[in-house]
Amino acid sequence: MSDIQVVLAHADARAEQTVTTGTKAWELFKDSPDVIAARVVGASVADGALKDLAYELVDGDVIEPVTIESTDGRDILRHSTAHVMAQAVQELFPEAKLGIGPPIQDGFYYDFDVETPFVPEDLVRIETKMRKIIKENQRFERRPISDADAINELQDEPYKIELIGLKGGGHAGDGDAEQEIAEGASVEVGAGELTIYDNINRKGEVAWKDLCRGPHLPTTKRIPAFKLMRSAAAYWRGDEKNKQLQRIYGTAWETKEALDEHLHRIEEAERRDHRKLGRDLDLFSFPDEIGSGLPVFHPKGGVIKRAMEDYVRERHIAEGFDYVGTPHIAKEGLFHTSGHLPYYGEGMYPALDVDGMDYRLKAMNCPMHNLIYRSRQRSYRELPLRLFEFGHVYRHEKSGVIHGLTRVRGFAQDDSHSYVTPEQAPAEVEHLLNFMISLLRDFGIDDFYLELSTRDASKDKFIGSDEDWAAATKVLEDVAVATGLELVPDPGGAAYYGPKISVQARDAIGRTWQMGTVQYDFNQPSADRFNLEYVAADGTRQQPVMIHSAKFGSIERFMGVLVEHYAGAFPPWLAPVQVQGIPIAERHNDYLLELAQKMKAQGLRVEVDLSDDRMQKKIRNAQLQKVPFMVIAGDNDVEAGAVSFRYRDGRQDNGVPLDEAIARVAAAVESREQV
RNA sequence: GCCGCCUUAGCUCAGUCGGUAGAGCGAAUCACUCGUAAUGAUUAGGUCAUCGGUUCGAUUCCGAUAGGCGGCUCCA
Repeated sequence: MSDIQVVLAHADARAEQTVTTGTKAWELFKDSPDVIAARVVGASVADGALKDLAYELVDGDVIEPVTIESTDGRDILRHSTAHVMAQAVQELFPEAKLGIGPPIQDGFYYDFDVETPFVPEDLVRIETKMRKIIKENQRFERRPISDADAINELQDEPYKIELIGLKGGGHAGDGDAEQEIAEGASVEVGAGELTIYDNINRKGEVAWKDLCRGPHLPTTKRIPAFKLMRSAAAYWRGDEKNKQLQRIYGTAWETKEALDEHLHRIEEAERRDHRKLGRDLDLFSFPDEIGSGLPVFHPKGGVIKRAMEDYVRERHIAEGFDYVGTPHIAKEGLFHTSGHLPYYGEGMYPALDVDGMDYRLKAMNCPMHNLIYRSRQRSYRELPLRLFEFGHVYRHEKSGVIHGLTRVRGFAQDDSHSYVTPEQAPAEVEHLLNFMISLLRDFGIDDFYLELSTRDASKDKFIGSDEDWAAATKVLEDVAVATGLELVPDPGGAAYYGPKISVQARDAIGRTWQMGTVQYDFNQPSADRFNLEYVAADGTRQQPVMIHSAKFGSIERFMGVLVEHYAGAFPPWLAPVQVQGIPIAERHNDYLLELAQKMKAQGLRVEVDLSDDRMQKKIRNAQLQKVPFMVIAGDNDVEAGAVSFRYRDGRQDNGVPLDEAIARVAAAVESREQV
């Protein structure tokens, strides 16, 4: 037995230590109960690799404790909890085959192939079984294994064997094996050597085992708090051609309190849900009689929608766009020319037979705009030519994806198409992207990132040559990178006609939605499609590039995200009712009605509560409606020629002279500030 | 589209082990005229989503359809 040198890194401090060979990581941390794993940043292993606490130190290791409440620590906790869940499931349902079980944002899941899908009562039983396993304090024990031995040992787990095969890249012609593995599967097999984790019970027997890269908690008892959330089906390896497995979602936290806080955050988020607020605030609804995914806007929602549209229209015109208008349906041939029917056909509503001719509802506005472009000969002097409208499109979305305003079947795009020379394209992309981002900021949306959707060469849903795609992608990527915003790649996510940059915004519960897009299209203008041309300076006919861009993406979706962003408490310029007049007694009604008239004359949206409720109740109602300004008038105010302000946060400002009250509201609306 | 769950008054939800239903909020009416988040009383609201089956009888059990919710796949 000899000595080895390791460095114990802790926060900023680094301490060199001499230990004997065979020393385990946990022995360095035995005084820190929160430590559940080790991060090794030494020369001998990959940078930042996470190890079990039972990891045997080697000479030169730089080792750092990983605590349970850190990001890595929580992932390890959740991954281990997923294992416990899988063990419980297999004990209760011995025929269940294991899929994958990775940690995810705020929790984990595990997929199982079972005959009958899980029902809520099953989750209760599984939870109970999990508590029992946790109590038993089973030890997670790592065991390296060769591919051949693993395949032999896991004969009863076909999905695990499939993963081992993928890892080995054994499928000729499958392309990059790593890419083929579904998201999350790397947690099971990773790269390099395979390992199995055995769960050892008190008697020293293997109670359960799973193919897994780890690391894991030392024992099951180190799981402080968990909860199973829901079950759902999920396609094996994320491909709808594969079998559906039954997925159980759960969450796990370092303390009971952290779990409770998490559950509380979910409840809070549900209160912001635009579907609920849309009903509570009387903004919009989805009448069954109209059809799934087809919203109607009530007067108050209509105000918000119009405020959004007015502002966006104004900004587009200021940015050099020409406002145009196009119909909702067209003869089918148009969408053959554009490529929509062959490449996007399943997203379109079936044809309407009109006098023996097939018409289609449009799913995109570009073909119509192309016809406007083509309506006469264009000169290079006209370019960039920017056509813009609120184009209503209809998409036959699969029934299971409809979701409030954020995923509908009929919606308005604030859609534009810029026709430019190839040389002008980069500057126009930049112009559009910056314009889009500035609009988002004007609406107070700041939690978003960019996504670059590209073609997937292995799929045939794309038109055009590789070279053109590469060039177009480069233009978009350069501009996107220049914004300095987070940019996430999305291979295979492009439209059939060209790559796209999109803005991804989050909703109340963290789901992301695609908002605005900028798409570079060299296909639709081509000779075999719309054959768009312009006359260049030298008199030759050239083909323009068209750049599609929807700034909000869809008015409907954007409103849904806005509602959640503000939790219904809109800034005054967007608020359906900007001012709620509250008379203290009936004799103050006329005083406030007169003020309301003056405010309305200035274009403000004001209502006076003439009900015979008590003023406390009127305040409560206005508060629940999240009206930004309440102006209250009683005897004192009438006498002073003033009103009393109350804001949404309960702040009040009494004795404000009438003219100042009007000016104050008008200024807040004008500046588009939040109050 | 796929898997699971759900659908009772305008909203949120009870309830009926098969004998046609209740509450709170909201609405209407009356009284009260009130100073910063709920005044009191009275009344009216339901073919228990729709259609079919089983049954003496279905809101309840079964099936189909529609719509919703949570995921998966897809997407603005």
